[in-house]
Amino acid sequence: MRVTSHDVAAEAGVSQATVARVFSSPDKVALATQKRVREAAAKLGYVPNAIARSLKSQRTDIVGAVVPAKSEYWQDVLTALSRSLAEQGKQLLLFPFADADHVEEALDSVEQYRLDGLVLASSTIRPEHLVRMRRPNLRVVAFNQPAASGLLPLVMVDNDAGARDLAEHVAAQGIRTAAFVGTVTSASTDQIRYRGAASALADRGIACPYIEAGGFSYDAGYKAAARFLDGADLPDAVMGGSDEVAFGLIDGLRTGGLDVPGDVLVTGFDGLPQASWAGYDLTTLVQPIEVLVDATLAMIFDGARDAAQSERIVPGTLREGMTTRRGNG
Amino acid sequence: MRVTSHDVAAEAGVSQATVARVFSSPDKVALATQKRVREAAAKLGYVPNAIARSLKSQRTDIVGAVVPAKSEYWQDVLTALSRSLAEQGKQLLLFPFADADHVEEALDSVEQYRLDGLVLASSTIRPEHLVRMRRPNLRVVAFNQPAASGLLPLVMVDNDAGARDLAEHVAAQGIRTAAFVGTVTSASTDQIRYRGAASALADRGIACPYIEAGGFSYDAGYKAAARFLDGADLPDAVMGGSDEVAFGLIDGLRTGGLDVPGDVLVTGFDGLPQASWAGYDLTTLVQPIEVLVDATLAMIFDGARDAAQSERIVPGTLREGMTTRRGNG
DNA sequence: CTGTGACGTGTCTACGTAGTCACGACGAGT
DNA sequence: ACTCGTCGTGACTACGTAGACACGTCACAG
Repeated sequence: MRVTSHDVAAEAGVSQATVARVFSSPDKVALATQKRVREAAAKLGYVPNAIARSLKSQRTDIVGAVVPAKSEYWQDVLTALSRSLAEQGKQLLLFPFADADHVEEALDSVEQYRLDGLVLASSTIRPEHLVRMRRPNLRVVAFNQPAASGLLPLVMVDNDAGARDLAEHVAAQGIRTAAFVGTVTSASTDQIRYRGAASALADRGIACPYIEAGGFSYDAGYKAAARFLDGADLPDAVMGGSDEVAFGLIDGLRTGGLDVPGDVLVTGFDGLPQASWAGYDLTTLVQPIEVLVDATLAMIFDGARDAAQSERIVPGTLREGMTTRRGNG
Repeated sequence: MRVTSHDVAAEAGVSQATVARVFSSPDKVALATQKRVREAAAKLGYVPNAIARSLKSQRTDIVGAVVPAKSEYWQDVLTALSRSLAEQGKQLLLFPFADADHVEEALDSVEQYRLDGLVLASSTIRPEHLVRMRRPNLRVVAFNQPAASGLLPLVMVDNDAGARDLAEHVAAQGIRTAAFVGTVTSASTDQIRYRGAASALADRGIACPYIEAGGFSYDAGYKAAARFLDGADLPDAVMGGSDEVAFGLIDGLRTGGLDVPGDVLVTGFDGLPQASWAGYDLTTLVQPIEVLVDATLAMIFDGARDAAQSERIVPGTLREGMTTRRGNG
């Protein structure tokens, strides 16, 4: 038998409505009454039922997040997201997906639960799916997903400027040749990062071919490194499309007998915690995750009406690590 | 305006009860009627309201997880947990906490949401708190938390056997001295792992002092490595209390000019993805996370009545990496 | 001394669903 | 032909809360 607000009301000698008010809008109840109700509630072990509250108030105080199941980067984002929500007394409901085809299932669940908002976090969702995610009564925000521009409200790091910063930094080390190892071509972040880097390098007369690693993972980067190990093809700098790929690249290059940064410079993108680990000390673009997350939640909870048009692009910070430190130019 | 089962009923020319049956127990409805109802639902864009369903049926199909906000290991566990739940059509609600003092707040939220179950995942929750978490109408399972033994139903990896396996493995490499760098003394996993390792080493006449890193993180391990850098104190093998600490140890030792495994062997515990990275190639005890997660969910959903007594201890697997490979003994 | 407003509280109802009960139709067994 | 059981469906209600509304009390200004 669950203890309800009716039970507490009987115990405290007030009406059920007053009990409800004590827990949802206490300023409307006299202090003496509040005290009596709270004591009765404590005595009976009463806890308000969030399900019933949600049904009545049409608010769940829960935000959903659709994220890739496996990814260091997204795990960091989730942590920040749930912490920020917890501070506001809200909760995070997780919808991880193994592949992009399962995203729609997640969205169906979201609609069932009448969530207050949804964070769409995946750079591989196709535009035709994005459009279908515009639903009434649901605030959807795309997170770090350039392809959503113009289709959904969007928060992202400035991938273009970040890639340029990285490119200019390595260029300043006096390199003559470079290559960009992206994750998968279809990821919209990948395209923007590559174009930014290639464009900045081109301004300095440095060509920068694109190489697809075929995945977002360490393994993909590790395998891609083999590409450079025959020696002839080795550029002065290799720019990874993400930190995870960069870690794989570094280990792959080192396993192949090359020295990083002695033989080749390496950069990443994201600013994962591991980038600061002494074993890598990676030069990368650090995403201000807290800022991105706060902007995302702001859009959900007090977003503008012309939501589809609203975009927030946040600059990242260059982290200069050992992987681009050359002895002599 | 939300579309409700009443709207669909009107559209299909049936009663609201029939619409509800179509979506919750279709075998009770004639096929022809089902078809008509589903078409009407599709036409109006009806989606069942999970909030209302939960209120009526007293089931939410949501499981909560109380986990530390920052930890590589727990992020892996969460991923497995949410995937497994998703397969059963259930959802995962996250309650991350920065420090152990916030655990109770999370539990209050849990009670509000009338979750089907709760996974308690933190080795630093104190026993007096654990006891208070036994609540009627809520199935709580402790995950990898030896201190909960006898207080709550429990699923964990065999920390003792795992630590012994690791210890025997390094002993077989011909070491003469060893040390164990734990995370924090108060973590119950830490104590068991240390005792297991120390006991196995003692059987072979090898002493193994305990050193507290002071945290679960890479940084804690990195700083702890300084302890060994004055040379005199360096043992033949250092066993880390977790993989994260081991990574920090390795980088700290290498930064200090030592060679791993040339000068000192290192082991971890957990089997994080990074342990397989070529940069570390760490010898560690791999936890069978899928198995642990499945056992946890089984306890929640079809757990025995004498739940407080039930325990499931799952063996891990030794991963032999480069960090314990010696040229000559 | 009365009108006005603020304040505190109670009554009543709706949120959207699922389960209980009742009822009619129909096929099979005696 | 009558009973019985099964099947499909509708009417009704409860789940636990919060908001709308109404009412009574009291302080204060006119």
